[in-house]
Amino acid sequence: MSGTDNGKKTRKRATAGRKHTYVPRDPAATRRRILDAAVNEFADKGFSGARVENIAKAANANMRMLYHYFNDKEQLYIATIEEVYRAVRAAEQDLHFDEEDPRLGLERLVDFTFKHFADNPDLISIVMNENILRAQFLKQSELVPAMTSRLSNSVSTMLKKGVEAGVFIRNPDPTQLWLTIFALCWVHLANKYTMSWTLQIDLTDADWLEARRRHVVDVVLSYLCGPRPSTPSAAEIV
Amino acid sequence: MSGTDNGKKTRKRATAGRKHTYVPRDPAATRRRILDAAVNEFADKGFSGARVENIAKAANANMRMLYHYFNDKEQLYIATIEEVYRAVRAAEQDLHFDEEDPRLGLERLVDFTFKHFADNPDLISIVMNENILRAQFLKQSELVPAMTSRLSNSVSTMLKKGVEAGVFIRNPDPTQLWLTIFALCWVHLANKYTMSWTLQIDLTDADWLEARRRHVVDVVLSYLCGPRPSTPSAAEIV
Amino acid sequence: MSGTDNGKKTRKRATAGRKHTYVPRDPAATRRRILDAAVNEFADKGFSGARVENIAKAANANMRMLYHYFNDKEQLYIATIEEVYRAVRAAEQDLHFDEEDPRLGLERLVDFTFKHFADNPDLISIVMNENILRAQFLKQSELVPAMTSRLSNSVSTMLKKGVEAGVFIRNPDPTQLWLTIFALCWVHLANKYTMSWTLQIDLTDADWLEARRRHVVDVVLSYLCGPRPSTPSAAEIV
Amino acid sequence: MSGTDNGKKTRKRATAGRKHTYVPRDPAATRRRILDAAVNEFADKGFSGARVENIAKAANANMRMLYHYFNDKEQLYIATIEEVYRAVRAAEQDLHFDEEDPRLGLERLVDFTFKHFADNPDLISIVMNENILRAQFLKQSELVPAMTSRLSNSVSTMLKKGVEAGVFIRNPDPTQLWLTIFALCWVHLANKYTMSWTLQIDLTDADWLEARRRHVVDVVLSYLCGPRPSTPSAAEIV
DNA sequence: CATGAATGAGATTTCATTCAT
DNA sequence: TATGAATGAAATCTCATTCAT
Repeated sequence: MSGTDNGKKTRKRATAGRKHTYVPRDPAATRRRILDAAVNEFADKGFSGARVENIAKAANANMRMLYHYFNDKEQLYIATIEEVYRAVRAAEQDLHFDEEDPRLGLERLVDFTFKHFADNPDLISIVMNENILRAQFLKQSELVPAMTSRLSNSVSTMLKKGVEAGVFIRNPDPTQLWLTIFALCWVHLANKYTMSWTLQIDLTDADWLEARRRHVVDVVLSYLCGPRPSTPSAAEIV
Repeated sequence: MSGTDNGKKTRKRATAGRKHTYVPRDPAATRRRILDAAVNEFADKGFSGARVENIAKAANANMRMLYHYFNDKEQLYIATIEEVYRAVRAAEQDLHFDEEDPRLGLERLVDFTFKHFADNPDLISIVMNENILRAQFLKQSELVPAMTSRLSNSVSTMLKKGVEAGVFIRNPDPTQLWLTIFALCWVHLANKYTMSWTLQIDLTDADWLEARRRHVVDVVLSYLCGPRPSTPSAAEIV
Repeated sequence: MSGTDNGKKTRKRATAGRKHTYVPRDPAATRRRILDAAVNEFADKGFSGARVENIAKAANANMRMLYHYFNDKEQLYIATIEEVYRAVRAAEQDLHFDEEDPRLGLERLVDFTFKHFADNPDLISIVMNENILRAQFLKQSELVPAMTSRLSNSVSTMLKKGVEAGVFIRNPDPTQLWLTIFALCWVHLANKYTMSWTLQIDLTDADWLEARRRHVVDVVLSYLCGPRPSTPSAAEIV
Repeated sequence: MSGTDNGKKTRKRATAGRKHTYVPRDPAATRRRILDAAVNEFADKGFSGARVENIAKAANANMRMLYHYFNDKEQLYIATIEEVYRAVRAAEQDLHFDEEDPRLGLERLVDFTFKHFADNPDLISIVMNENILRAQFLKQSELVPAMTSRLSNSVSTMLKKGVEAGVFIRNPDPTQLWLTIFALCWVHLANKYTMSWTLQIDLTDADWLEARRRHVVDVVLSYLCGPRPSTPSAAEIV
């Protein structure tokens, strides 16, 4: 950050007789606050339901600044999409699950995916919203597909190593495998509000989530490695 | 204000120039057309993005009728949610997958779920939208949870029969199993627009979908029945 | 629904052809103008008959501003009620009729009340309208009852002083006395339109009003002080 | 009433397979029910706030009938005004307060007026509403002024007799006297909702109303007959 | 860079009235 | 005579965006 004023809670100068009391004068921080507020608002309400005024208010900024940095609601929304995708892809990059023992790498990928989705509900909301809108706005970003290609390669690498080592008894299409892992980690979170109501179960309960995690690992490992996964959840085995 | 006369100026219809020719006078049919149009519009745009006027127009009805039958946009949306849930639950009821051989029943459930989601993109959109909104409207329906409990029972029955017959080698929590099936059939459809763009693959291609279906069956059956599922997708087995 | 692209169609302002020239940027004054216009419109038409667009126009403001300052028609109406009550209570405060000779104080209170009602037809209209609506909006204001309690105390004080000084020959409940004064000053104004028509007399004529004023003073003073009031309207005494 | 179907609660024939189940076929009664429902609705909501559909429903009639008998909302409202005035004037006619001892006649007039207003809140509401609207609709009725003239004559007669007999010590303009009686009996009822809230007293309480009645009689008689009215409310006399 | 009042356009909702059955 | 679904018009309210200060 630049400027003389830093820290999260930006100071308010009590300047008597002046109307403008809030003077952060830290462009980058202002932009950041607006973007963060936008992620929350768009995730909570969807594109149409989100209110630019709410975003400005939540960011402790004002309309002029919002339009100054992002031009209009659409472009702010696109920036929001890129931001959440950037965050998840960056985290995946740091994993290097394809560089170790295939079975351990697989478990690591499943655990990471499970946890990352749980920790980033805004990502889920925004992706769902984009799918309702047929990726109307995502398609305006060239950045996101570019960030995604490396992930596919890593899954392929891991799979190949596992098959060659005889650890994996199946050799599915890497995309199918990744989609399956994604699905098992995603659905109970993406649908937590509707399913909690329709099933009358609390899908956000910590114990329930841990049981889910074990089940997911079981399903994936039993598929790739055969009937006895590394960490059997005893109760489930007949 | 003031002045002694504010000249009566109540509304008087301009009767000349009528142009409407479509006069069904069939309340039930009108209501139905409005509801169908609402499913489409809400699925396409989400709650906030949907326009009641579009719905009225698509239903070949008058906006006033829409309010006559459904009171307001929110209640129309709730009726829409109930309608898509009613349809899927009714179809599941007709399956009777718990009344036959457990392995066949399981395959039937997976195939049905896979197909029903593929055939009902509106259901997926509306469920996603409700999750963005934290089920705020779904929660106003008591009908939907009531319709869902029977499904859970059927899954439990099937599972128990399979375990007792020695056909299933695992005995997971029925909800976990059902969620897994749901996830594998749901995610590639719910995210088809974003994933088609990020992965640069066409997830709506018929061949790809058939490959996906085989993969899903493989994953589920290998988990419940062991490494050799009924219809091996040869290429995937090492 | 269906189709793969519903072409982004978000609102884009048509900037050409601006015509507004009146740009005050004085929030307090704008709010005030809206409130004044609202008093007039609600007094003239009642709550349901009033048109928010008329109010905005009369206030030389924009409908959006009206909603910015007052949220909706109901809350604007409540603000209107509070405003007319505030005005009359403030004027009563300035009277200090309880601080002087009780007989003079009484005459002062009667004269003031008579005159204030005559000068503020909006107050009368709005109070009548609230009574039609069973005070449903007034009851949402805590401010008004708070402002009223001081008045009751002043009437009690005046009455007590007059009785102790032997000037008043009766000692009625202060509320009854105040209601009687209120009634005598109110009814010929509140009902001036209906009574002018049914009685075929012009109740807004200045001479008639002066005769009414003298009659009212007579009635009140003859009740409290006995048969010979201070300013006898000779013609009326036998 | 004509026709075969009578009684207040008109019967509903359960005719299977037919849509029209409600067939009173008693034109006069239908008209009457609509008019009664209109009195209630207009009294409760005012002209603009009243809903013709509510009136039809409350009258157990339908739109077509309402428009058949009354043409439109305005004419229905005018019929409503005439109806409430007709009722009060008819009751006054039956009083004959000018035909007996002037003091007793006066008391009778006061008591009647006090009671009649208390018993007919709809009259009060509708008169207030007309005054808000500057008698816009009342003025379209020639019937009402015609009904009113007899009352003025009766007050004059009573007054003259009392003065000649030496019972009344004042000889005010009869209209002023009648207005004063009207005012004292009207205001606590016309303003019962606002005053109950602003004064934090229940103006509808039976004991309070009886105290008010005695006070009103005191005020009127002390004015016309001198300091000792016929029924002194002891507590009030010093 | 910062403020937030003001705006035009369009959304939702309401309503008296009409008309096919 | 009776029914109540359907309608056009106008009301209330919302929203992204602009602009004077």
